[in-house]
Amino acid sequence: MEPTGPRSRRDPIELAIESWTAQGWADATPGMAMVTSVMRVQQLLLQQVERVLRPMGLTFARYEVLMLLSFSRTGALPVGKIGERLQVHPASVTNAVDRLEDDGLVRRSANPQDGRSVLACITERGRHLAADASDELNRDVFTKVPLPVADLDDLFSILRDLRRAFGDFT
Amino acid sequence: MEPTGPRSRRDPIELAIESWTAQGWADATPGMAMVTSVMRVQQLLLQQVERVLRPMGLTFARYEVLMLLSFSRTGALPVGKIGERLQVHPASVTNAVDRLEDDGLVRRSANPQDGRSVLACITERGRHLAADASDELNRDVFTKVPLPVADLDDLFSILRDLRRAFGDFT
DNA sequence: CTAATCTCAGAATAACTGATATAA
DNA sequence: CTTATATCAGTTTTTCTGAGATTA
Repeated sequence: MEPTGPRSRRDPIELAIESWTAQGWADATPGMAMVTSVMRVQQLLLQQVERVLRPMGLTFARYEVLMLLSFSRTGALPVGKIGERLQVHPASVTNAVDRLEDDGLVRRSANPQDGRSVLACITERGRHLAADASDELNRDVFTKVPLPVADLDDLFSILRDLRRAFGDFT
Repeated sequence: MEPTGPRSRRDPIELAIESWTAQGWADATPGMAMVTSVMRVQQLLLQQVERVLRPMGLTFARYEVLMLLSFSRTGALPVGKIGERLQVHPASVTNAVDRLEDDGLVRRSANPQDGRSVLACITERGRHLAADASDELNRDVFTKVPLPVADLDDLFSILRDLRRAFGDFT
C-alpha cells in the first residue's frame, strides 16, 4: 500500500499533452488531460483516506457502505440498493456485507416489504465506527487538502455538472 | 462490470454535505465534498474507459504501462521505475509485466547499466495496440466528455495544483 | 409463467507480506 | 557487509460468471 518512491521531475501528464498535440489529437487533448488527472488525483486521495481508515479495519469501500446506511432513515437498505448506489455487482455486495457482518458492523434481516430482498442494517458498533472514522478523516484529510476553499468549491461544482451529465442523479 | 441500475433521484453527495454541516463539521465539508466527488467521477470515467479498452484485451492499468513505455525515449524502463511512476507495489509490477509479456506486448531484457534491474521493453505489437487504444479512447471518450472545454481546462489546472502539492511532480 | 432478488460455487485478477537470489 | 532490485510463494481481497433458490 505504501509503494516506495521518490518523485518524478517532470509532470507525466504535461508530457502526455505534448505527445497528444504532436500526434494530431489536439481536439482530444483537453479531455485526455482531464480524465488522466482525475485518475491520478483519485489515486493520491485514496492513499490518504485509506492510510487513515486502515488502522480502524476499514477500506474506503467499507466506509462508503457504512455511511450509506447511516445516512438512510432507518439505518437499513436492501442489498440490491447498495450495489446500485455504489455501482458494484450484486455478488460483490453479498461478499462485502458478509465481511461487514463478520465484524459485527452490519446485520442482515428480512425485508417485510418484499420477501425476495434482504436488508443490511447498520449496528450500533457500525455507527460508532463510522462516526469515529469520519472524525479522523475530517481531521487528517478533509480539512488538510492543500487547496484554497474557492478551488475546492469550483472542483465540486464542475464535477457535479459532470456527474449530472452522466446520470448520477437527476 | 455493468452493474445494473437506474439512477438515484437526489444527489448522494449533496445529502452528505447536509449531514456534515448538521453535525458541526462545517470546516471539513468542502474537502469532504471534493474528495467524494473525485472518487465518484473517477469511477464513472473508469467505466467509460474500460468499456472501450476491454474488447482490446486491456485494462486501464495495462494501458497506462504501455503508454508509459511508448512515451519513454527508448521504449524501455526498469520494472522498478514503472512501479514508482504508477505507484504500485514491486510485486504487482512483476505480475503485471508477466501478463503483458504473455500477450507479447512487452519483453523483458537485462539492463546494461545495472545488473540488478530488469528492463521492460514495449514490442511492436504493444506499440500498435497502444496506438489503436488511444485512437478509440480519443474518439469514444476524450472528445465526448460532456463539459465545455473551459471547464475541462479549469479541472485540469486545479487538479494539477493538487498533484503538485502532493509531490506528484516538481 | 415470468421477472426480480439474492446467494453460492468457481475462476481470474490484483495486491500485499515475507523470504530469497543477485548485483551494486 | 549493507543496500537496492526484482522475483517467488502464499494469502487475502475483489470482481465476475453462471447457476440456482425464493418470492413478487
